[in-house]
Amino acid sequence: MSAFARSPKQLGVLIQRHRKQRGLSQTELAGLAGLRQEMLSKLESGQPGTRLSSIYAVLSALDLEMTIQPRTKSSSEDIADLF
Amino acid sequence: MSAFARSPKQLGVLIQRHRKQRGLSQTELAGLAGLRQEMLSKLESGQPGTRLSSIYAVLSALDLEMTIQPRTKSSSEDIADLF
DNA sequence: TTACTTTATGCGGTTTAGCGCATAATGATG
DNA sequence: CATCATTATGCGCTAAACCGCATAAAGTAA
Repeated sequence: MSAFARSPKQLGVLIQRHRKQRGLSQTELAGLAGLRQEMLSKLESGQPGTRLSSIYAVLSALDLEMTIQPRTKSSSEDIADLF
Repeated sequence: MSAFARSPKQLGVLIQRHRKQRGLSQTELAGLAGLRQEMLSKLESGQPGTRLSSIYAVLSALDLEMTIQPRTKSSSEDIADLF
């Protein structure tokens, strides 16, 4: 159920995935998060400079949450997440 | 083992906790992450504008990683994390 | 207390996110 | 093909992160 976001790129892909699962366009999600469509486009493509507040705005709009933990080698979850 | 970071504040506290567990000063960790001590101070205090790249720099310097998942009600993990 | 380390705060200057708007790809559908 | 929705890119602008340095504040130990 949880997916690693080890880079801005991966985080962007995850957000995009969850957005599409909800059938939202970038414009719609941006509206919910108080951002703009252009921003979401950059965020999903892995813009490293995106501000933490923007990340959280999108996460809460998608009902997602973030956890922090010690880096793992490569769990089964990890491998499964590649597909 | 994993801890929720539902806000910039919580994320800052978590980073601070892991930094101290490693016996690092803000200056030392900042050096490892390619940032400055002043930045870490603000990051740990929950500055919402901190950039994603800075977050990742600190996480990797502390050998931490981030995961994203659907928001949970309040799991046992969640409660345990409060202490 | 003093002396030292660590953390927080401030200022000027540079860089860049984000806004707002426009528009150019890209994609899907008929 | 044409049409429409969606996503990506660009420009000018403002606000703020971040730098670099300094220093104040807070903590620790003698």
